[in-house]
Parts: sequence; structure tokens; C-alpha cells
Amino acid sequence: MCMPVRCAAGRAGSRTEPQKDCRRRSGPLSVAAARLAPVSERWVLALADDGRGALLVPVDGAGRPLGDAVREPDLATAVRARPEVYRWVWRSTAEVYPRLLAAGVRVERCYDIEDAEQLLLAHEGRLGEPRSAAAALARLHHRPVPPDPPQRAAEPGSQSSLFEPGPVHVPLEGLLEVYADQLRRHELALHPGRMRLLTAAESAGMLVAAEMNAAGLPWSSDVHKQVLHELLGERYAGGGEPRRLAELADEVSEAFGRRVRPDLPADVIKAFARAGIRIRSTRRWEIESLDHPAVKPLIEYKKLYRIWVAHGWSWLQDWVREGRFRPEYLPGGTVTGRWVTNGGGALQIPKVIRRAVVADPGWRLVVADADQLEPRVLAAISGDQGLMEVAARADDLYQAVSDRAFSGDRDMAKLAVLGAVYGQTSGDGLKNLALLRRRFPRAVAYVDDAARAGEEGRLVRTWLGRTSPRAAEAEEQGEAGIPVLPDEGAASGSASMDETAGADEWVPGYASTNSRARGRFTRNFVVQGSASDWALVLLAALRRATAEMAAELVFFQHDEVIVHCPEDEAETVVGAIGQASLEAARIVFGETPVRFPFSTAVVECYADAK
DNA sequence: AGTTTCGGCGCC
DNA sequence: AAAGGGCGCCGAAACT
Repeated sequence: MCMPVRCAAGRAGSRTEPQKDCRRRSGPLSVAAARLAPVSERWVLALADDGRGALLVPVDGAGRPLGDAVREPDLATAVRARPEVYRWVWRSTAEVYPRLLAAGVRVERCYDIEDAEQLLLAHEGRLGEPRSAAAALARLHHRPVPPDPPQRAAEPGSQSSLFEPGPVHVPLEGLLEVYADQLRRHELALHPGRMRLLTAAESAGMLVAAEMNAAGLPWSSDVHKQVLHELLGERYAGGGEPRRLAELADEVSEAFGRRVRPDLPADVIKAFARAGIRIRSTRRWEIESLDHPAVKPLIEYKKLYRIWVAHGWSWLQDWVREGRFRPEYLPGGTVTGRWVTNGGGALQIPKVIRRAVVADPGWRLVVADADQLEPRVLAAISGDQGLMEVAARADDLYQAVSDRAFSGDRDMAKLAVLGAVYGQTSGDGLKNLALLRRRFPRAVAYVDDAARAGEEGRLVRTWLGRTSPRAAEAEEQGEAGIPVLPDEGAASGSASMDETAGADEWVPGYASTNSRARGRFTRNFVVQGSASDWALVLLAALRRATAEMAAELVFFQHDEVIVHCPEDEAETVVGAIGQASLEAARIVFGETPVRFPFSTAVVECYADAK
């Protein structure tokens, strides 16, 4: 993985450029180290064109080969024979690592060339360009660039749809060229050290994802069925609605005095209209305050319908095998760096369904949830003194904010903070935002600047350098003359925020609807994305801490992680999470007073964690 | 008939 | 009280 603790600790005070690997610095030291260690720590590995064998070669810190390529009969043999290797460089973790795991081989660190290509392209403002290694190689040689192969659709039950070698094979020599070029491009980034950390952390995330895909989330089909039966009643033959839904549909129809299908919005809107109630949609917040007897069963129907279609019996049939739910995690699947899953909806498991997540006998689930992660991240990236002081404490951040700015009204403080992060544009949020701005000027200025950058068509970056995509509509409409890259030093998401920026209130008056939406996106991007940066490093640190334990990482959801472990390891895991949090904060933000506390629970069932 | 978009809601 | 970021999923509606 990517976090040398000693190095980070040795660089106390270097807040803006955390180094991921001190041992790689050029100069006499590294030369001496190389002499002492005749075997390179970093190897580039490619599948042979027969698809089974492996070709590999050690490289130096600039990606130059340190000898001739070696051929091995298969991946597992190649890796198992070289335990001293510090980092494996390969085209795609999804291509290589599941095979290694299947052979019982784990690696400590890797560098995923195609993942790095995507991050580098985005940083360079070229996100739309193909990201495959083949494409990167073609660009280097000024040859026609092949488009990326289309993403495979989710295949329920299939464990391997993402892990077959794609049609984009690149031989070892090609990988070496692309890798060396990528190392060079890191140095051109706004903050090279952070960019190196970003690609290393994402590669670590790829390893975690592959391991979690292999492990699966412990899932009790019996409990799941029991929950479904309690909520939905019996299933009827023929696959129609279960009993409870049918009853609720009848209640709704009865309340309207005519047959109404509650799952058809047009039907519901028409029925309300006949009852003299005009609604624009059938969203819950719009109908729940209506005075009509259909409202209660309708809302109940929607809630249960959702469970039925998204996590019902057919979901169970499709996604749970041998007591494990195996979603396919895709690290960095969103523009902000959050993960997505390909099929199975693993990141949207309804709370009531979590009762089905049950540890193996004698094992426990350690459920760890970062407390108020996004406002804490905002404190760290903005450097706002007041917010950092608040976030330096491990207790309730919103209460502390409210004590400073909202006369102790916690709900108001929470709304204001979330409004600042999400870009609330009306209602009480604006008034609260003004109060927030007065007490925490730099924090609010940070997100306001990001919003302004978005409205003006500029890109923004997270703390580690993950970069927003261009506004598609801005491209299409050809809003001429708008720079697509921020001026040096003026980038939102950089540390070089104008010291006086917090003084002025920013009013989004002139912006068009589109550009305001764009501003809300970039405002949120710098916070949500930086939180993703941090969470990724946390995950990598936790992976390393648990590497020698029986514990397995089984779930990751933005700011929450579940470790499945033997009962007697649980307290050790809880401690490891706390340590990983400290480590992640230090590695990502350098010396910062901001703390990132976790709520942890040791449970047998996920639903008992909260 | 097959594919794409929409509406609504689950999670963070 | 009002409606703001990121996603995935499903069925229905709207298309080709």
C-alpha cells in the first residue's frame, strides 16, 4: 500500500506536501540504498499474450527497467517467488489480482496503470480521453487512440464479469513506456506529492475492492426471508405483489373511491386531482402533508414497494450465494472518488434489510462509521481556524458549531453546515449560512470559491488532486472564452486560498440556472471528493493493519467500514481503526489538529450497530 | 421488440 | 419548512 508512517512522521510540519515514499527521493541516499538492495523493490508485470504466463521486470524509481524481462508460467508463481517486491505495477488490478487471490496470493501494494491514467487525465483537464493503457501508449506514439471498451453491465450472481482480461492487452514494453510517462506526469501536477499519494491510494483501494469482492459480505438468507415476510407478507404464486402490498393498494383505491395503482405516478396524480388536490409529483415530501385518507397507505406502499423491488426475494436469489453477498465494488466509480457497486445495490442496503448481515458463528462484525466526516474534511482543507478548533475535538461537531454560531441550536447548525457543503440556495439555509460565514469565514469561502469556479466553467480539485470533469453542457453550448483550467495558485481545492477571501459574501446573482447547478456540483465536489481521498487512505491503512490478522474487510460505504473477524480479535480491530484514522489524517493532511473520530460497534448483526 | 429516459426512493 | 451534492436500482413510459 501507500503509507510509510515513518516518512510522514518525519515530515512534521509539511502540511502541503505529504510524501508517500521517502525512500524514492533522488540523490545519493537512493543510490546507496540501491547498492545495498540488489533486488529492486518495484516490478512491472504484464500478462503474456497467451493469457496465462507472466512477463515481468524490475524497474528503478523513474520506471526504467533494471535488467531483462523474466518469464514465469503464471501470475501466482511470479508473485509468490518475489516476496521482497514493494510494489507491483500492472495494467489493471481487476485483471490481475482476482487471479492471484484465487491462488491464495496477496500483495502489499500495487500501481494500477489504467486507474492512474484516469486520474492523471482528469488532473490535466483531459478527462474525456480514453484511459486504457493501450490508449495511453497510442498517445505517446502519436498513433490513433483506441476508444475504451464499453463497461460491462452487471450480471447478477457472476463473480467475474469485471475481472476478465479486456481486449486491450498491452505488452510489457508498452506498459513500461506508459508507466515511465505517468511518473513524469505526476511531477507536473499542481501538488506532485499529493498526486502520487492519490494514485497510490486508489491503487490500494483496487486491492481492497478485489479482496472484498472475494470475501463477500456475510449474509443470512434465512433472516432476510424472515424480514421480507414480516414486512411484505406472503408471496402469491405468479410473482405478483406480496400480500401486504396488495392490501395497501386496496386501501389506497378505497380512499380514492376508484381503482388506483400506487406504483404509477400518473395514476396517483390523476386520482388526487379528482379529489381536488393538485400535486406536481408523488414524491413523499410533497404528499405527506396532504389531508387525504390515501396518503398514509400510499406512503407505506412506496416504502415497502421499494424494499420489494430492490432488495426482495429476487434480489436474494440473484446476489447471495453460500452465505455471502458479493457486490462488485468499483473504486473511484464516481467523479468525486466515491465507490460504486456494479449490481446488487450494495451501497443502498435499506436499514431494515441490514438485519440479514450476520457474522459467522464465533465471529463479529466491527462496524465503524466516521463521525461528521465532511465538515471535518472541510475544516482540514480550508484551514479555517475556528472550524479546525471545533473539529479538533472528538465529540459532537454540530453541537460545537452551534455553540459558537447558533446559540446552541444544533439542528440549525447542522443544516447550515450541510447547506454550505451542498449549496442550498433558499429557505432558512441561506440565513444560517450567513451566520456560519461570520464565525467560520475561511471554511465558507472555500466552498464559495469552488462554487464560483464551477459557475465560471473552471475545474476544481480535491485535496489530493482528483479533478472535476468539465461541464458537458458548457462544452456543448460552447461558452466561448471560459478557461477550462484554473490559473496557477487560484485553484479551488488548492491550499493557496486567498487569506482575505472570507470577508466578502458571495452572491450567485448573475449565474444562469445551468451554471448555478454547476456551482453546486463543484462546491460539493471539493468536500465530498476530499472526504473520498481521506477515506481511501484510511481504508488502505486499515487493510495494512489487519493484513496479518484473520480479520477481513467486508464492506465499505463512503465513510463506513465493516470488518469481519473472530470474536477475540474484535477489540484489536477497533484499536486498529482508531490508529488508521490518525494515520490517514497525518498522511493526507500532514500536521492538522483536525480529528476524525469513528463510532465503532462490535456486533453480530449489522442492524445492531446503530 | 429492444433500448433509453423518467420517476421515485434507498444509501451516504 | 423547503427541496441542495454524489450514486444505483427498478418498473413504467417514451423512444426507435
